Amino acid sequence: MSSGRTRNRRGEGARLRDEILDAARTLIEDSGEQAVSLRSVARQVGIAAPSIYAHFPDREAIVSALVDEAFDELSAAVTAAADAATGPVAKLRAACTAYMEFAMRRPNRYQLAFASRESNAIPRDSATRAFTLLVNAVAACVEADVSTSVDPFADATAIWVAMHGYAVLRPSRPAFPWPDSDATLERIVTALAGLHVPPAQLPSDQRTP
Amino acid sequence: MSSGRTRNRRGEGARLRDEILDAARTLIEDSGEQAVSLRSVARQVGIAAPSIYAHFPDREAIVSALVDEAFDELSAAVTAAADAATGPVAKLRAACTAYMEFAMRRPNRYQLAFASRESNAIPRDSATRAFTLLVNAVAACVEADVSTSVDPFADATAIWVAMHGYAVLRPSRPAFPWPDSDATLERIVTALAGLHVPPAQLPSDQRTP
DNA sequence: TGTACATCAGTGAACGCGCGTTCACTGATGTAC
DNA sequence: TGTACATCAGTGAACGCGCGTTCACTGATGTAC
Repeated sequence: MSSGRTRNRRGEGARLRDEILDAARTLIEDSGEQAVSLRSVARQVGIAAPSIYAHFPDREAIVSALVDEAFDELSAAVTAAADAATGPVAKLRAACTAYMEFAMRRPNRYQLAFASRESNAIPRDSATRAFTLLVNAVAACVEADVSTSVDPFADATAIWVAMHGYAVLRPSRPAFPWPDSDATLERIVTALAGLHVPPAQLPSDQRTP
Repeated sequence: MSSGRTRNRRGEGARLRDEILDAARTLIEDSGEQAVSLRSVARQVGIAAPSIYAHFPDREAIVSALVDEAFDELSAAVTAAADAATGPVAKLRAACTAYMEFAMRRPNRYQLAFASRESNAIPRDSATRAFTLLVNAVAACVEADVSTSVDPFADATAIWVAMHGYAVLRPSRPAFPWPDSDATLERIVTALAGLHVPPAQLPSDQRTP
Protein backbone atom coordinates (compact mmCIF):
# COMPACT_ATOMS: atom_id res chain seq x y z
CA MET A 1 0.00 0.00 0.00
CA SER A 2 1.98 3.03 -1.26
CA SER A 3 -1.09 5.29 -1.42
CA GLY A 4 0.68 8.60 -1.17
CA ARG A 5 -0.05 8.83 2.51
CA THR A 6 2.99 9.72 4.62
CA ARG A 7 3.01 8.46 8.15
CA ASN A 8 2.49 11.04 10.87
CA ARG A 9 5.50 12.43 12.66
CA ARG A 10 6.28 11.37 16.17
CA GLY A 11 3.83 12.77 18.68
CA GLU A 12 1.27 13.45 15.93
CA GLY A 13 -0.22 10.00 15.75
CA ALA A 14 -3.53 11.46 16.92
CA ARG A 15 -3.94 13.08 13.51
CA LEU A 16 -4.92 9.70 12.15
CA ARG A 17 -8.04 9.88 14.28
CA ASP A 18 -9.26 12.82 12.22
CA GLU A 19 -8.30 11.16 8.97
CA ILE A 20 -10.36 8.14 9.99
CA LEU A 21 -13.36 10.32 10.80
CA ASP A 22 -12.98 12.22 7.52
CA ALA A 23 -12.93 8.97 5.58
CA ALA A 24 -15.94 7.55 7.42
CA ARG A 25 -17.84 10.80 6.94
CA THR A 26 -17.19 10.72 3.21
CA LEU A 27 -18.28 7.10 2.97
CA ILE A 28 -21.51 7.89 4.82
CA GLU A 29 -22.29 11.00 2.79
CA ASP A 30 -21.73 9.12 -0.44
CA SER A 31 -23.23 5.75 0.36
CA GLY A 32 -24.85 5.70 3.77
CA GLU A 33 -23.88 4.23 7.09
CA GLN A 34 -23.66 0.63 5.97
CA ALA A 35 -20.76 1.60 3.72
CA VAL A 36 -18.63 2.12 6.81
CA SER A 37 -16.54 -0.88 7.82
CA LEU A 38 -13.14 -0.90 9.47
CA ARG A 39 -11.70 -2.17 6.23
CA SER A 40 -13.47 0.30 3.93
CA VAL A 41 -12.38 3.17 6.16
CA ALA A 42 -8.82 1.87 6.23
CA ARG A 43 -8.81 1.61 2.43
CA GLN A 44 -10.09 5.16 2.12
CA VAL A 45 -7.44 6.52 4.50
CA GLY A 46 -4.68 4.43 3.00
CA ILE A 47 -3.75 2.48 6.12
CA ALA A 48 -4.03 -1.09 7.30
CA ALA A 49 -7.28 -1.96 9.07
CA PRO A 50 -5.73 -2.78 12.47
CA SER A 51 -4.25 0.73 12.66
CA ILE A 52 -7.71 1.98 13.50
CA TYR A 53 -7.65 0.23 16.88
CA ALA A 54 -5.14 2.75 18.16
CA HIS A 55 -7.88 5.39 17.92
CA PHE A 56 -11.26 3.67 18.17
CA PRO A 57 -12.22 0.57 20.13
CA ASP A 58 -14.54 -0.67 17.38
CA ARG A 59 -16.63 0.24 14.36
CA GLU A 60 -19.48 1.57 16.52
CA ALA A 61 -17.23 4.15 18.13
CA ILE A 62 -16.47 5.68 14.73
CA VAL A 63 -20.11 5.86 13.74
CA SER A 64 -21.10 7.14 17.15
CA ALA A 65 -18.58 9.98 16.92
CA LEU A 66 -20.08 10.97 13.56
CA VAL A 67 -23.62 10.80 14.93
CA ASP A 68 -22.56 13.22 17.68
CA GLU A 69 -20.99 15.46 15.09
CA ALA A 70 -24.09 15.42 12.87
CA PHE A 71 -26.37 16.32 15.77
CA ASP A 72 -24.03 19.09 16.83
CA GLU A 73 -23.95 20.58 13.33
CA LEU A 74 -27.70 20.31 12.89
CA SER A 75 -28.30 21.96 16.25
CA ALA A 76 -25.75 24.67 15.55
CA ALA A 77 -27.39 25.47 12.20
CA VAL A 78 -30.85 25.65 13.75
CA THR A 79 -29.67 27.78 16.65
CA ALA A 80 -27.69 30.16 14.46
CA ALA A 81 -30.63 30.63 12.11
CA ALA A 82 -33.02 31.36 14.96
CA ASP A 83 -30.56 33.78 16.57
CA ALA A 84 -30.13 35.67 13.32
CA ALA A 85 -33.87 36.19 12.86
CA THR A 86 -35.96 38.92 14.43
CA GLY A 87 -39.42 38.34 15.86
CA PRO A 88 -41.02 35.10 17.04
CA VAL A 89 -42.52 34.04 13.71
CA ALA A 90 -39.30 34.75 11.80
CA LYS A 91 -37.32 32.82 14.41
CA LEU A 92 -39.62 29.81 14.14
CA ARG A 93 -39.50 29.84 10.35
CA ALA A 94 -35.73 30.33 10.28
CA ALA A 95 -35.15 27.42 12.64
CA CYS A 96 -37.32 25.10 10.55
CA THR A 97 -35.78 26.26 7.29
CA ALA A 98 -32.30 25.60 8.66
CA TYR A 99 -33.39 22.14 9.77
CA MET A 100 -34.73 21.26 6.34
CA GLU A 101 -31.75 22.72 4.57
CA PHE A 102 -29.40 20.54 6.58
CA ALA A 103 -31.51 17.48 5.85
CA MET A 104 -31.76 18.24 2.12
CA ARG A 105 -28.11 19.15 1.66
CA ARG A 106 -26.70 16.07 3.37
CA PRO A 107 -29.42 13.41 3.31
CA ASN A 108 -27.16 10.56 4.34
CA ARG A 109 -25.70 12.59 7.16
CA TYR A 110 -29.20 13.43 8.35
CA GLN A 111 -30.24 9.78 8.07
CA LEU A 112 -27.20 8.78 10.06
CA ALA A 113 -28.26 11.00 12.93
CA PHE A 114 -31.82 9.76 13.05
CA ALA A 115 -31.92 6.29 11.59
CA SER A 116 -28.73 4.65 12.76
CA ARG A 117 -28.96 1.96 15.40
CA GLU A 118 -26.29 3.73 17.43
CA SER A 119 -28.27 6.92 17.88
CA ASN A 120 -31.43 5.30 19.12
CA ALA A 121 -30.27 4.47 22.60
CA ILE A 122 -28.87 7.77 23.87
CA PRO A 123 -30.54 11.14 23.29
CA ARG A 124 -27.96 13.80 22.41
CA ASP A 125 -27.79 17.00 24.39
CA SER A 126 -27.49 19.15 21.30
CA ALA A 127 -30.60 17.55 19.80
CA THR A 128 -32.54 18.15 22.99
CA ARG A 129 -31.46 21.79 23.01
CA ALA A 130 -32.50 22.29 19.39
CA PHE A 131 -35.89 20.74 20.05
CA THR A 132 -36.39 22.91 23.13
CA LEU A 133 -35.60 25.91 20.94
CA LEU A 134 -38.40 24.81 18.61
CA VAL A 135 -40.87 24.44 21.47
CA ASN A 136 -39.89 27.86 22.80
CA ALA A 137 -40.25 29.39 19.34
CA VAL A 138 -43.84 28.13 19.13
CA ALA A 139 -44.51 29.33 22.67
CA ALA A 140 -43.10 32.76 21.78
CA CYS A 141 -45.54 32.95 18.87
CA VAL A 142 -48.38 32.23 21.30
CA GLU A 143 -47.14 34.98 23.64
CA ALA A 144 -46.97 37.38 20.71
CA ASP A 145 -50.56 36.49 19.84
CA VAL A 146 -49.71 35.18 16.39
CA SER A 147 -50.32 31.49 17.17
CA THR A 148 -53.43 29.65 18.27
CA SER A 149 -51.42 26.76 19.69
CA VAL A 150 -52.75 25.47 22.98
CA ASP A 151 -49.89 22.98 23.43
CA PRO A 152 -46.55 24.26 22.08
CA PHE A 153 -44.77 21.05 23.00
CA ALA A 154 -47.21 18.85 21.10
CA ASP A 155 -47.28 21.23 18.15
CA ALA A 156 -43.48 21.48 18.02
CA THR A 157 -43.39 17.71 18.02
CA ALA A 158 -45.83 17.63 15.12
CA ILE A 159 -43.69 20.11 13.19
CA TRP A 160 -40.59 18.05 13.90
CA VAL A 161 -42.10 14.74 12.76
CA ALA A 162 -43.51 16.38 9.64
CA MET A 163 -40.13 17.83 8.71
CA HIS A 164 -38.52 14.50 9.44
CA GLY A 165 -41.01 12.65 7.25
CA TYR A 166 -40.36 14.98 4.35
CA ALA A 167 -36.59 14.83 4.88
CA VAL A 168 -36.60 11.05 4.90
CA LEU A 169 -39.13 10.32 2.17
CA ARG A 170 -38.09 12.87 -0.40
CA PRO A 171 -34.59 11.55 -1.16
CA SER A 172 -35.74 7.95 -0.98
CA ARG A 173 -38.64 8.26 -3.40
CA PRO A 174 -37.47 10.30 -6.37
CA ALA A 175 -40.34 9.13 -8.58
CA PHE A 176 -42.97 10.86 -6.43
CA PRO A 177 -44.14 14.26 -7.79
CA TRP A 178 -42.95 16.16 -4.73
CA PRO A 179 -44.38 19.59 -4.10
CA ASP A 180 -41.71 22.25 -3.62
CA SER A 181 -39.90 21.82 -0.33
CA ASP A 182 -40.10 25.49 0.69
CA ALA A 183 -43.84 25.62 0.09
CA THR A 184 -44.34 22.34 1.94
CA LEU A 185 -42.29 23.53 4.89
CA GLU A 186 -44.20 26.82 4.95
CA ARG A 187 -47.47 24.90 5.00
CA ILE A 188 -46.28 22.57 7.75
CA VAL A 189 -45.04 25.34 10.00
CA THR A 190 -47.95 27.68 9.46
CA ALA A 191 -50.61 25.01 9.90
CA LEU A 192 -49.08 23.04 12.75
CA ALA A 193 -47.92 26.04 14.75
CA GLY A 194 -51.34 27.56 14.26
CA LEU A 195 -49.94 30.80 12.88
CA HIS A 196 -52.45 33.40 11.78
CA VAL A 197 -50.17 35.96 10.19
CA PRO A 198 -49.87 36.24 6.41
CA PRO A 199 -47.12 33.87 5.27
CA ALA A 200 -45.55 36.47 2.98
CA GLN A 201 -45.03 38.90 5.86
CA LEU A 202 -41.58 40.46 5.87
CA PRO A 203 -39.05 39.19 8.45
CA SER A 204 -38.63 42.67 9.96
CA ASP A 205 -42.36 42.78 10.79
CA GLN A 206 -42.72 46.17 9.04
CA ARG A 207 -46.13 47.31 7.72
CA THR A 208 -47.35 49.73 5.11
CA PRO A 209 -48.47 52.88 6.98
CA MET B 1 -31.40 -31.20 10.65
CA SER B 2 -34.36 -33.19 12.05
CA SER B 3 -36.40 -30.09 12.87
CA GLY B 4 -39.81 -31.68 12.81
CA ARG B 5 -40.47 -30.41 9.31
CA THR B 6 -41.85 -33.07 6.98
CA ARG B 7 -41.02 -32.67 3.34
CA ASN B 8 -43.89 -31.66 1.08
CA ARG B 9 -45.70 -34.31 -0.89
CA ARG B 10 -45.14 -34.66 -4.60
CA GLY B 11 -46.69 -31.81 -6.53
CA GLU B 12 -46.87 -29.64 -3.42
CA GLY B 13 -43.32 -28.33 -3.48
CA ALA B 14 -44.71 -24.84 -4.01
CA ARG B 15 -45.87 -24.83 -0.39
CA LEU B 16 -42.28 -24.22 0.62
CA ARG B 17 -42.52 -20.82 -1.03
CA ASP B 18 -45.11 -19.77 1.53
CA GLU B 19 -43.11 -21.24 4.39
CA ILE B 20 -40.11 -19.18 3.25
CA LEU B 21 -42.20 -16.01 3.12
CA ASP B 22 -43.68 -16.75 6.56
CA ALA B 23 -40.22 -17.21 8.03
CA ALA B 24 -38.85 -14.04 6.42
CA ARG B 25 -41.91 -12.07 7.56
CA THR B 26 -41.38 -13.24 11.14
CA LEU B 27 -37.71 -12.35 11.03
CA ILE B 28 -38.53 -8.88 9.73
CA GLU B 29 -41.28 -8.22 12.24
CA ASP B 30 -39.05 -9.30 15.09
CA SER B 31 -35.72 -7.85 14.05
CA GLY B 32 -36.00 -5.79 10.89
CA GLU B 33 -35.03 -6.36 7.30
CA GLN B 34 -31.33 -6.90 7.90
CA ALA B 35 -32.20 -10.04 9.87
CA VAL B 36 -33.24 -11.71 6.62
CA SER B 37 -30.52 -13.77 4.97
CA LEU B 38 -30.92 -16.92 2.91
CA ARG B 39 -29.35 -18.84 5.75
CA SER B 40 -31.39 -17.29 8.55
CA VAL B 41 -34.59 -17.92 6.60
CA ALA B 42 -33.54 -21.50 5.92
CA ARG B 43 -32.79 -22.04 9.61
CA GLN B 44 -36.20 -20.65 10.55
CA VAL B 45 -38.00 -22.88 8.05
CA GLY B 46 -35.92 -25.93 8.89
CA ILE B 47 -34.44 -26.53 5.44
CA ALA B 48 -31.03 -26.24 3.83
CA ALA B 49 -30.21 -22.82 2.40
CA PRO B 50 -29.92 -23.92 -1.25
CA SER B 51 -33.51 -25.21 -1.16
CA ILE B 52 -34.63 -21.59 -1.37
CA TYR B 53 -33.34 -21.29 -4.92
CA ALA B 54 -36.15 -23.48 -6.18
CA HIS B 55 -38.56 -20.68 -5.23
CA PHE B 56 -36.67 -17.38 -5.27
CA PRO B 57 -33.79 -16.29 -7.48
CA ASP B 58 -32.06 -14.44 -4.63
CA ARG B 59 -32.46 -12.74 -1.27
CA GLU B 60 -33.86 -9.56 -2.84
CA ALA B 61 -36.75 -11.46 -4.37
CA ILE B 62 -37.91 -12.61 -0.94
CA VAL B 63 -37.72 -9.13 0.53
CA SER B 64 -39.36 -7.62 -2.53
CA ALA B 65 -42.30 -10.02 -2.24
CA LEU B 66 -42.76 -8.95 1.38
CA VAL B 67 -42.54 -5.27 0.47
CA ASP B 68 -45.34 -5.83 -2.04
CA GLU B 69 -47.33 -7.64 0.59
CA ALA B 70 -46.81 -4.87 3.17
CA PHE B 71 -47.93 -2.18 0.73
CA ASP B 72 -50.95 -4.23 -0.24
CA GLU B 73 -51.98 -4.71 3.38
CA LEU B 74 -51.43 -1.06 4.27
CA SER B 75 -53.44 0.06 1.26
CA ALA B 76 -56.20 -2.43 1.99
CA ALA B 77 -56.47 -1.24 5.59
CA VAL B 78 -56.62 2.41 4.54
CA THR B 79 -59.17 1.73 1.82
CA ALA B 80 -61.38 -0.41 4.03
CA ALA B 81 -61.37 2.20 6.79
CA ALA B 82 -62.29 4.98 4.39
CA ASP B 83 -65.03 2.89 2.82
CA ALA B 84 -66.53 2.10 6.20
CA ALA B 85 -66.74 5.77 7.20
CA THR B 86 -69.53 8.17 6.29
CA GLY B 87 -68.92 11.75 5.23
CA PRO B 88 -65.77 13.36 3.85
CA VAL B 89 -64.20 14.33 7.18
CA ALA B 90 -64.85 10.94 8.76
CA LYS B 91 -63.40 9.24 5.67
CA LEU B 92 -60.24 11.33 5.83
CA ARG B 93 -59.79 10.70 9.55
CA ALA B 94 -60.52 7.00 9.20
CA ALA B 95 -57.97 6.60 6.41
CA CYS B 96 -55.27 8.36 8.42
CA THR B 97 -56.10 6.45 11.59
CA ALA B 98 -55.83 3.17 9.71
CA TYR B 99 -52.48 4.23 8.30
CA MET B 100 -51.09 5.07 11.71
CA GLU B 101 -52.50 1.94 13.28
CA PHE B 102 -50.75 -0.21 10.71
CA ALA B 103 -47.49 1.62 11.29
CA MET B 104 -47.76 1.42 15.08
CA ARG B 105 -48.85 -2.21 15.19
CA ARG B 106 -46.09 -3.53 12.93
CA PRO B 107 -43.28 -0.98 12.97
CA ASN B 108 -40.72 -3.21 11.29
CA ARG B 109 -43.20 -4.17 8.60
CA TYR B 110 -43.95 -0.50 7.99
CA GLN B 111 -40.25 0.32 7.92
CA LEU B 112 -39.70 -2.46 5.45
CA ALA B 113 -42.19 -0.93 3.05
CA PHE B 114 -40.76 2.56 3.21
CA ALA B 115 -37.14 2.29 4.20
CA SER B 116 -35.87 -0.79 2.41
CA ARG B 117 -33.51 -0.29 -0.49
CA GLU B 118 -35.65 -2.56 -2.61
CA SER B 119 -38.76 -0.44 -2.38
CA ASN B 120 -37.13 2.81 -3.37
CA ALA B 121 -36.83 2.10 -7.03
CA ILE B 122 -40.32 1.05 -8.04
CA PRO B 123 -43.49 2.77 -6.83
CA ARG B 124 -46.15 0.20 -5.92
CA ASP B 125 -49.60 0.43 -7.48
CA SER B 126 -51.36 -0.18 -4.18
CA ALA B 127 -49.39 2.63 -2.52
CA THR B 128 -50.28 4.99 -5.33
CA ARG B 129 -53.94 4.09 -5.01
CA ALA B 130 -53.92 4.65 -1.25
CA PHE B 131 -52.25 8.03 -1.67
CA THR B 132 -54.76 9.04 -4.34
CA LEU B 133 -57.49 8.10 -1.89
CA LEU B 134 -55.95 10.51 0.62
CA VAL B 135 -55.79 13.33 -1.94
CA ASN B 136 -59.40 12.68 -2.90
CA ALA B 137 -60.45 12.64 0.74
CA VAL B 138 -58.96 16.11 1.24
CA ALA B 139 -60.55 17.31 -1.99
CA ALA B 140 -63.91 15.95 -0.85
CA CYS B 141 -63.60 17.97 2.35
CA VAL B 142 -63.01 21.08 0.24
CA GLU B 143 -66.09 20.30 -1.86
CA ALA B 144 -68.11 19.85 1.31
CA ASP B 145 -66.89 23.21 2.53
CA VAL B 146 -65.22 21.86 5.62
CA SER B 147 -61.65 22.40 4.44
CA THR B 148 -59.76 25.55 3.50
CA SER B 149 -57.21 23.62 1.46
CA VAL B 150 -56.27 25.32 -1.77
CA ASP B 151 -54.04 22.45 -2.90
CA PRO B 152 -55.35 19.03 -1.83
CA PHE B 153 -52.39 17.23 -3.40
CA ALA B 154 -49.82 19.30 -1.52
CA ASP B 155 -51.77 19.06 1.72
CA ALA B 156 -52.26 15.31 1.38
CA THR B 157 -48.52 15.03 0.86
CA ALA B 158 -47.93 17.06 4.02
CA ILE B 159 -50.28 14.78 5.98
CA TRP B 160 -48.50 11.74 4.61
CA VAL B 161 -45.00 12.92 5.49
CA ALA B 162 -46.15 13.97 8.95
CA MET B 163 -47.67 10.56 9.61
CA HIS B 164 -44.56 8.92 8.26
CA GLY B 165 -42.30 11.01 10.47
CA TYR B 166 -44.27 10.07 13.56
CA ALA B 167 -44.42 6.41 12.53
CA VAL B 168 -40.69 6.25 12.00
CA LEU B 169 -39.46 8.35 14.91
CA ARG B 170 -41.71 7.11 17.65
CA PRO B 171 -40.53 3.48 17.76
CA SER B 172 -36.92 4.49 17.26
CA ARG B 173 -36.74 7.05 20.06
CA PRO B 174 -38.45 5.55 23.09
CA ALA B 175 -36.82 8.06 25.47
CA PHE B 176 -38.65 11.02 23.92
CA PRO B 177 -41.77 12.15 25.85
CA TRP B 178 -44.12 11.47 22.97
CA PRO B 179 -47.51 13.14 22.99
CA ASP B 180 -50.37 10.69 22.53
CA SER B 181 -50.47 9.30 19.02
CA ASP B 182 -54.23 9.79 18.53
CA ALA B 183 -54.05 13.42 19.59
CA THR B 184 -51.02 14.03 17.40
CA LEU B 185 -52.69 12.45 14.41
CA GLU B 186 -55.83 14.49 15.03
CA ARG B 187 -53.74 17.67 15.15
CA ILE B 188 -51.86 16.74 11.99
CA VAL B 189 -54.95 15.92 9.99
CA THR B 190 -57.04 18.86 11.19
CA ALA B 191 -54.29 21.43 10.75
CA LEU B 192 -52.78 20.22 7.49
CA ALA B 193 -56.09 19.44 5.76
CA GLY B 194 -57.31 22.86 6.89
CA LEU B 195 -60.43 21.42 8.51
CA HIS B 196 -62.72 23.85 10.25
CA VAL B 197 -65.21 21.45 11.85
CA PRO B 198 -65.03 20.64 15.53
CA PRO B 199 -62.74 17.61 15.97
CA ALA B 200 -65.12 15.91 18.39
CA GLN B 201 -67.93 15.92 15.83
CA LEU B 202 -69.70 12.57 15.65
CA PRO B 203 -69.03 10.34 12.63
CA SER B 204 -72.71 10.29 11.66
CA ASP B 205 -72.70 14.11 11.41
CA GLN B 206 -75.71 14.28 13.74
CA ARG B 207 -76.41 17.44 15.74
CA THR B 208 -78.33 18.30 18.85
CA PRO B 209 -81.63 19.85 17.71
C1' DT C 1 28.92 15.83 17.52
C1' DG C 2 28.01 10.90 17.48
C1' DT C 3 25.58 6.90 18.76
C1' DA C 4 22.60 3.65 21.36
C1' DC C 5 18.14 3.00 22.45
C1' DA C 6 13.29 3.63 23.78
C1' DT C 7 9.21 4.89 21.80
C1' DC C 8 5.96 5.74 18.49
C1' DA C 9 3.13 4.95 14.12
C1' DG C 10 1.68 1.73 11.69
C1' DT C 11 2.05 -3.23 9.19
C1' DG C 12 0.98 -7.95 7.45
C1' DA C 13 -0.46 -12.39 8.15
C1' DA C 14 -3.75 -14.99 10.13
C1' DC C 15 -8.06 -16.50 12.75
C1' DG C 16 -13.04 -17.64 12.53
C1' DC C 17 -17.51 -15.97 11.13
C1' DG C 18 -21.76 -15.68 8.26
C1' DC C 19 -22.79 -14.80 3.97
C1' DG C 20 -24.51 -15.93 -1.23
C1' DT C 21 -24.04 -19.26 -4.44
C1' DT C 22 -22.59 -23.72 -7.15
C1' DC C 23 -22.71 -28.40 -7.70
C1' DA C 24 -23.42 -33.16 -7.77
C1' DC C 25 -26.27 -35.87 -5.10
C1' DT C 26 -30.19 -38.69 -2.58
C1' DG C 27 -34.14 -40.72 -1.39
C1' DA C 28 -39.12 -40.78 -1.41
C1' DT C 29 -43.19 -41.08 -4.44
C1' DG C 30 -46.15 -41.45 -7.98
C1' DT C 31 -46.92 -43.66 -12.61
C1' DA C 32 -46.53 -46.57 -16.85
C1' DC C 33 -46.41 -51.03 -18.12
C1' DT D 1 -50.81 -56.79 -8.59
C1' DG D 2 -45.90 -56.06 -9.03
C1' DT D 3 -41.99 -53.57 -10.47
C1' DA D 4 -38.94 -50.42 -13.06
C1' DC D 5 -38.25 -45.83 -13.58
C1' DA D 6 -38.80 -40.80 -14.08
C1' DT D 7 -39.60 -37.05 -11.40
C1' DC D 8 -39.82 -34.27 -7.58
C1' DA D 9 -38.31 -32.09 -3.02
C1' DG D 10 -34.72 -31.17 -0.88
C1' DT D 11 -29.51 -32.07 0.87
C1' DG D 12 -24.57 -31.48 2.09
C1' DA D 13 -20.16 -30.16 0.99
C1' DA D 14 -17.63 -26.73 -0.86
C1' DC D 15 -16.21 -22.18 -3.08
C1' DG D 16 -14.74 -17.32 -2.40
C1' DC D 17 -15.97 -13.02 -0.23
C1' DG D 18 -15.61 -9.19 3.19
C1' DC D 19 -15.87 -8.70 7.66
C1' DG D 20 -13.98 -7.75 12.84
C1' DT D 21 -10.30 -8.80 15.49
C1' DT D 22 -5.61 -10.80 17.33
C1' DC D 23 -0.88 -10.96 17.25
C1' DA D 24 3.90 -10.47 16.76
C1' DC D 25 6.37 -7.38 14.09
C1' DT D 26 9.07 -3.28 11.72
C1' DG D 27 11.16 0.72 10.79
C1' DA D 28 11.50 5.63 11.40
C1' DT D 29 12.45 9.27 14.82
C1' DG D 30 13.44 11.75 18.61
C1' DT D 31 16.28 11.82 22.91
C1' DA D 32 19.70 10.75 26.59
C1' DC D 33 24.30 10.32 27.23
